[in-house]
Amino acid sequence: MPGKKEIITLLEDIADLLEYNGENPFKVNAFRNGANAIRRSEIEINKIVKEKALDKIKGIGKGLQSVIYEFYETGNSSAYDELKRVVPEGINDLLKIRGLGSKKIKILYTELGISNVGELEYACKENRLALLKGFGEASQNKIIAEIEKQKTYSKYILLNTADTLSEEILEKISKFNTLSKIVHTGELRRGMEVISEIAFVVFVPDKKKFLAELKETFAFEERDDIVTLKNGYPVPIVFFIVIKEDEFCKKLFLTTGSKEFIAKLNAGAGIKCAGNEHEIFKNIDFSFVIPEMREKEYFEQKKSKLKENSDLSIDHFKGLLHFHTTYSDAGNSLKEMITDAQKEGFEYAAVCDHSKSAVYANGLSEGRVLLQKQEITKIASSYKLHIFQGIESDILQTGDLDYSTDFLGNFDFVAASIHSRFNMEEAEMTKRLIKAVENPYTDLLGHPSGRLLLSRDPYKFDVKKVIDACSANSVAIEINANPHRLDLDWRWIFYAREKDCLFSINPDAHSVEDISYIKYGILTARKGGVKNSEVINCFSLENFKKFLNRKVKRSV
DNA sequence: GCCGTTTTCGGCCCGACTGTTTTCAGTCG
Repeated sequence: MPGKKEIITLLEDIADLLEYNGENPFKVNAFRNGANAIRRSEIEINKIVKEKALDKIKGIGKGLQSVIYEFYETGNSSAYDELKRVVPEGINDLLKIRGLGSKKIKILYTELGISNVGELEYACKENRLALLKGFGEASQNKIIAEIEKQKTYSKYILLNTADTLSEEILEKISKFNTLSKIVHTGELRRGMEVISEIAFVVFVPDKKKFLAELKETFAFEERDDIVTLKNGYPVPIVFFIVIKEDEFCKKLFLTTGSKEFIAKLNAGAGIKCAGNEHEIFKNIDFSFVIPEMREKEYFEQKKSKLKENSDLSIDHFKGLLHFHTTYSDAGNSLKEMITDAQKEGFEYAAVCDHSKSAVYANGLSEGRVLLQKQEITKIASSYKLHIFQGIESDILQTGDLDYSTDFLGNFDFVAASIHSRFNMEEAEMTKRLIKAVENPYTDLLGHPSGRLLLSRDPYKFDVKKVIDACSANSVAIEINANPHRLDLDWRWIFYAREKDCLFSINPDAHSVEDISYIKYGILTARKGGVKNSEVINCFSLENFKKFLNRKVKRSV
């Protein structure tokens, strides 16, 4: 029976094909909105489909309901099948190439018979695109570059995707009778921002029996003591098998650290342990390093402060900062977000919806900011948690924020972020960011590099100079925990900490569910050795207020 | 196709950028 994931995929695929077919763009959007509505819905989808109560979800009207009900009952969708009949296969992949939309793809198909990425690449190399009307040499080169990028991207998945997938496999496999112990290792244990391999160390007393049991659930290949699952996974799923319990921790140690880290440790014969990894570090006379920090960058740090282990954990978090609501482009209302934040144990929260120039995200005009303020005042007394009104204010091309200085005084907390004009020259972009950081109202520099992992490169700017400015103006640097961003990149955290910067780890949540992204931000921060004393979200309410009040002094 | 409603049809995100063109279409955030 199809689940939530399958329904979302179906609706999005239908939207793509409708768009290719030149359907009314609003109809196309209705399918995309529907997919998003289901993605963001907290209601258990299986249950309401059975009860035929899908109309409870806003954005799912009669048309989408019938598609979903049919899909549930028959496992098929006649609407989708009909579209697939008239639209060439491979179009979905072509739509993923930046710069190619449905119109251009249609030209490529009708003029050159191109219906998949392979054919497109070949046509570019044959110089056939450059000769096509509406295209040119520049477009052709751009497409070639995009295809190359996608080839690299396709070797990786985002951290949250890997996390979910690894949990699914772990759940299945931990029921095995022949298995004594299993722990994840490698990139996932180190909390890398993107993952090329999901790996586990497994201890099985009887390997033969284990493989026989594994065979009942998974198809796999075996080489030496490494088992790799086959079939349909986006990245390799690997099990390192040990058959003696005292080999377990050694294998875990060797497979966790990056190759460079392990090589530099030069552990040699010291790698022996019966208990846990602390023993190995002790044997080689090296102070223990947490899994996340076992990277080559560890050895590049000169200052001893930067080599200390991070003590950061979710238990230290008191403030939920930078999340969105239905006032701008999120799926849940202010009340819903705040209620959940309180349930999760946060002591204070700062809503940061999009600002007025973010028109595409329904950003808040001055009037709507004041309406939100009224609502906050109205509901404040019904929560134990303290609510601050923040804003994610767009940094304009000039480096100004998009509200007047007078008006910015209305907010308790100001996050400044770039959402447009990414293609500026490095020097100009650096100036723009520094000006925003120097604004006396700015408390936080949001997703500093603007990157979207496996999708969009960061914009060009002098990272050190911008970090220096944050340090000089006591502006916190965001470690955006959304798995698409994980920005600031952890490799820059060391420099920022050298400059005594403060950090803010934020889910950038667009729904109640997204609040859990914080854990990926914590992993990222831990990679840079961040201490909880350096994170404003970990401040007590009183100290967070003090942090906010520093701007009064700044503006005087 | 969905929503909201002056309940039956009009409005739905719009402006900047890019590469093409020679004044604009297509794509993106």
